[in-house]
Amino acid sequence: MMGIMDATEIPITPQPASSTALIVRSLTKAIVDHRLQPGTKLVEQKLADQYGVSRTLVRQALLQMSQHGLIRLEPARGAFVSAPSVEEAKQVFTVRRMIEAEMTREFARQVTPARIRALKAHVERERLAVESQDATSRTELLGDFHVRMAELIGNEVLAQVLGQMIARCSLITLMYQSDHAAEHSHDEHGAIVEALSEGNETRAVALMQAHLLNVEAGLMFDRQAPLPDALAVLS
Amino acid sequence: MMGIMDATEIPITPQPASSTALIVRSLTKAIVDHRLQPGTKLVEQKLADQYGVSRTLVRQALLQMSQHGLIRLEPARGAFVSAPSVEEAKQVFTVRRMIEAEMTREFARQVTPARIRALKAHVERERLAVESQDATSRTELLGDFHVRMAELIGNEVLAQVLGQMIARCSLITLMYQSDHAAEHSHDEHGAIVEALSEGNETRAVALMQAHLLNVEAGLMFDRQAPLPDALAVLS
DNA sequence: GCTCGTCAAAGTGTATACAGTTTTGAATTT
DNA sequence: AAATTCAAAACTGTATACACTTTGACGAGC
Repeated sequence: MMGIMDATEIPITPQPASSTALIVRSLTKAIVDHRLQPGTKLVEQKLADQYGVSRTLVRQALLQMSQHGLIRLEPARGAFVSAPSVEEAKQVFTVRRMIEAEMTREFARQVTPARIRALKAHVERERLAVESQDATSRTELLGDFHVRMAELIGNEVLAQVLGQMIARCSLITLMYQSDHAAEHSHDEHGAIVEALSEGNETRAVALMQAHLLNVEAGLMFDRQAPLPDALAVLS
Repeated sequence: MMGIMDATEIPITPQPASSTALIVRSLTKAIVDHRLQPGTKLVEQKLADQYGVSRTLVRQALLQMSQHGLIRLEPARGAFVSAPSVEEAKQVFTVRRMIEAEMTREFARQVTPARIRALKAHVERERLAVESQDATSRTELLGDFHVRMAELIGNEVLAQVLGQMIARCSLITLMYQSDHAAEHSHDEHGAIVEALSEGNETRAVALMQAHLLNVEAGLMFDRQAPLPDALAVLS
């Protein structure tokens, strides 16, 4: 028998698409993908031209992103891609660990075969990205693993909050990265899924905490921030 | 000897004060204080007149608040005070429990006499509010207890995220409240502080979880939302 | 040569204008 | 009387205008 599409498949949450939201996503992706360096100034009129809209919409987008912590708004001076301090970076990672420890616990408690399958599918996609040396999609997928868990639990509030934390972590990683340790992360994701599929809650939580501590440990908090860069292509 | 001000006192985080931020805070407070009912439409021009500014600033404020989940923006129809569904309410409470369980653990690990003192001072203020029958400040202080813990840990990111969750909880409480159980909450806060001051991490975490489950259990998720109301005084 | 002051250019902050959509209500029809 | 239609009013979404602030450069003074 040919494999019929699994009816219990769990779809990836679709995104909204207002003008402002599109700009937010485009800019967020540019920052998370490291195409916009920390410290870069974002001039409203230039962005407006890029996106073919008025400053009004750009301002709305910048305002939202400042709430997410991805950019910093300095009164009368403008918007700059955030350059999180070591202090702030540690705080973000701490919150992320708090949330994800409990999230993993929750996931373990409501684990289903379909959810395990969805996670395994994601890890498989990670593997392909890691092998194909595609740094951008690799980074993206490694972050999405965590958001995917939140989504699979079915808690949109959790997914949204965690998504923001992970975006900030991505920015932090850029600033303080020593070496990527990407494959390492991928392996750890696999191990977490493994523990979850065995129903081993305690182990899954411990693995997740270890994983996040590893990511954090891979950073060099004694190093200074890199320089700002030119405003590159934004798609 | 007159009591000298304790040098180890920990100040309450000051708030920023841009025009937009002021509107956000005023509206948020109005919603959290239950002066604006779920479902109420917020007309931009009317708010602009109230605050003596243009629609531009009001729009910015509404946009921000929609991100916090306190209002819902319907395209071309306007802004409405959120009326969280039972599903959403449960999600918010779940996230809150996740965050606060770990937060309590963290607090227990870095407990200091000054922090315990600060919490006790807060609980004392709660007591006064409960006794004086001042419903508004009582509600506010009961919520602030949790934010205060986050602040005392010194993690601003945590404080901000938690603050948003608590604001949403307050809205949910309004919609689904059966009885206030305010004094109950106050007592539980006291017990948590007690456990923390004894250095009993496990007990503190358990008490916090029980406390949040109690708050949630005090809600009636089988009841329908109350009616919208007129746009009242906004201070 | 360096510092300071002045001024134009660039940019942000807020208000206003205007186009398009939704809502309202009264007149008309059934 | 209830339903329908349609135009006016109200409101939102986006662009534009304008005042104020910051920035950077040029030139005067030391």
